[in-house]
Amino acid sequence: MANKKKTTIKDIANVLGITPSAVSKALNNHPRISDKTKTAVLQIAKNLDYQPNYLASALRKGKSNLVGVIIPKANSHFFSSIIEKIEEVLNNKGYNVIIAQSNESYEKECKSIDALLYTQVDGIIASMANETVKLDYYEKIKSKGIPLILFDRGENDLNVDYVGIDDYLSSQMVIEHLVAQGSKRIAHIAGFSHTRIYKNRIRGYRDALEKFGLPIEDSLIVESNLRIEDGRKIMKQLLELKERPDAVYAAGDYAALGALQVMQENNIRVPDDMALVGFSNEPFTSLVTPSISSIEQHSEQIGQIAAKTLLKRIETKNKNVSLNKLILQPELIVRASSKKLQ
Amino acid sequence: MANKKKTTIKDIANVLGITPSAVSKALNNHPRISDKTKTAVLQIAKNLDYQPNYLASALRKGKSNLVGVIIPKANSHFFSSIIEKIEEVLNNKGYNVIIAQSNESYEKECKSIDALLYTQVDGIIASMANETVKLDYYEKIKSKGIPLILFDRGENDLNVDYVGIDDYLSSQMVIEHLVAQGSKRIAHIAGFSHTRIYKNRIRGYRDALEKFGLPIEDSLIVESNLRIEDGRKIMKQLLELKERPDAVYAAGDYAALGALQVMQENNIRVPDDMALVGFSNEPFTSLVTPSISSIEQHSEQIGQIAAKTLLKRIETKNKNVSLNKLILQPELIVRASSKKLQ
DNA sequence: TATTTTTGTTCAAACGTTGAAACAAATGTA
DNA sequence: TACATTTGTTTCAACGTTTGAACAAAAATA
Repeated sequence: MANKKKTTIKDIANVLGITPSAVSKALNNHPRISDKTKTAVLQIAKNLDYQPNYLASALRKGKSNLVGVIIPKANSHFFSSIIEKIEEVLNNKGYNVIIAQSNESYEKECKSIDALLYTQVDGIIASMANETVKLDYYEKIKSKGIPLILFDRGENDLNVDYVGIDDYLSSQMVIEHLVAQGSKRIAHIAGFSHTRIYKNRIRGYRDALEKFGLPIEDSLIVESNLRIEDGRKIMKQLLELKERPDAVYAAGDYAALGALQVMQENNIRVPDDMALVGFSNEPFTSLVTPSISSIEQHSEQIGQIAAKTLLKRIETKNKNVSLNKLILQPELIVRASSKKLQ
Repeated sequence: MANKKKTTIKDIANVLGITPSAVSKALNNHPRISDKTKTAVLQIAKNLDYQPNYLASALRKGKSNLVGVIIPKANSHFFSSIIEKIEEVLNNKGYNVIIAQSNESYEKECKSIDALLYTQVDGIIASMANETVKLDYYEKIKSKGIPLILFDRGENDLNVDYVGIDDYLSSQMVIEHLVAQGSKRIAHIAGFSHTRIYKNRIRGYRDALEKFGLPIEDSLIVESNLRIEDGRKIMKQLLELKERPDAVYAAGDYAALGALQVMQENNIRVPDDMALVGFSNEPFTSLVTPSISSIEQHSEQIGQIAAKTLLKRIETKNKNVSLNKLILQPELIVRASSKKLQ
């Protein structure tokens, strides 16, 4: 109700009998303003409950101090912890973060990009929707000269900074581990191969199998959206094969969970009859019985690096710094679902 | 690299030989501008890839079309789906959403509020951190005349719109259900009673026990932060009582999960020896074995109502509309962890 | 034909902040 | 004492858009 006019630097100036410009400079700690004036301004500012108008300063300075983050979905631990880190780093530098969820939809992603551009964000950090194949909207960001950092789901063709883990190596680690546990026939519940990260996981899986002389069969590799339902459906398919696999490597934890449910419903002993490894190290993997082995992607690090890289880009805009492709080392967390020996 | 000057309405005006003012009016579909001019302006705008500068228009209009949302943590299904809905509703009305996580810390919450106020948001939707007891920062929002909507974690004393579920009734439903399943001694893993919602859940629990003539004992009610660890610790305590409970009602799903783990480690059959009900209906409750009964809070509805209420407030600012306290009906989802009969 | 109304546009100021340039006063240097 | 430098402040224009008032031309009315 008490909705009076907001106080501006002009009001402060009037009280002190100086100009708005002097007040502005005092507030920004300009070296040429006397300490006396500075303390006086600060005092009056507090008295009048002055709140600087970011819109005005942003307009004048051509800098909004807003950063956009586009993610497929916030409700996975992976993405939410990345966001948390990004926020932490950027808030400390005076930036605010606008989060947009694409819900894995290309259309929604485009809308979000437009909204962010309209809001005059100083930079964008994004992980692409599964659906996204056309890169036109990302090109648009680039063409406006707005710094863009991709993480996790990126595209090489775009030629921008990228942070992610080594998906190829991840698969190799998983297979190596499963082989060490005695697995001889390993299936892969894969993500869609048109997405780079999933393609790399498939490549790593194939190459590792080849290296160990294990069978690579198309019926053992099924692509999907990696949701629980997908994991369930594919697992049922796998159980119907003449020759069942003795291990399953899923490119996502939710799919792994679905697979686990089906295994249990079919009285398959995990890991003794069939071993299981997931991907992302979602918290629930350690909570279910048996707990699910998974790949830790170091999401906090990804978030931190993405944010810091963006800051660097914003600060050195136009100064043609070379591109950064940062590939982090994955970590295999071995849990009950794949621990046969001991 | 291609970082040319952005096109402004002035550029469009120059091309057409009219004034910026006319261009602005044309773009805003002003009735006094001729159709000929309007189409011409739209055409040139497209040609020059014109993007309106939101900062300038926001400054001039005194309206940022930005809305702040403060939540404790995005990684629960409950909060992330609320955000999704809020975004959906507000985006459709031309607003962008800034999300801030308090991480359950009062200090972080205050910082976030300051950041949002500085960003000149048109309104704030918030769910308070567990830690928050002092309401000074929320008063600050109100005193600036910025619409504020609370959801889930609110405070009656604040005198603002609120959306949430009927926590008291939820507890009653849970107890009624457990009693129907034959439980005679029901423990409550509670949230801290200084938070209104948890206080109400405790009240509902007590009153229901009284109604059914069941024992109300202090040793059966333990308050905590409701994380997994808390659930585990408290469950161990409960097992050490001379007289063990035969059912546990946890005010949060994570605490319920922790309790379940401890029960299983102690070879307690769930639900036969001990029944279990959680709260929030997090997705994992249906994924673990046995699946955990829980209370569905209709998060999408909460998000939608919160967003719509905010819109109404923004539109009718100062027009003294009466307060809205919207209390939704909870829904008890009965799963294996509490289904004894049949 | 004279007058009013409508239509389409321009003018000018404003939103609140910033920063380069200008300026006066105080201080330092020769 | 004369001049240069430093210090602290003011002046003024700008950022890009919006909006009410003003205005001229065209159309409608008397």
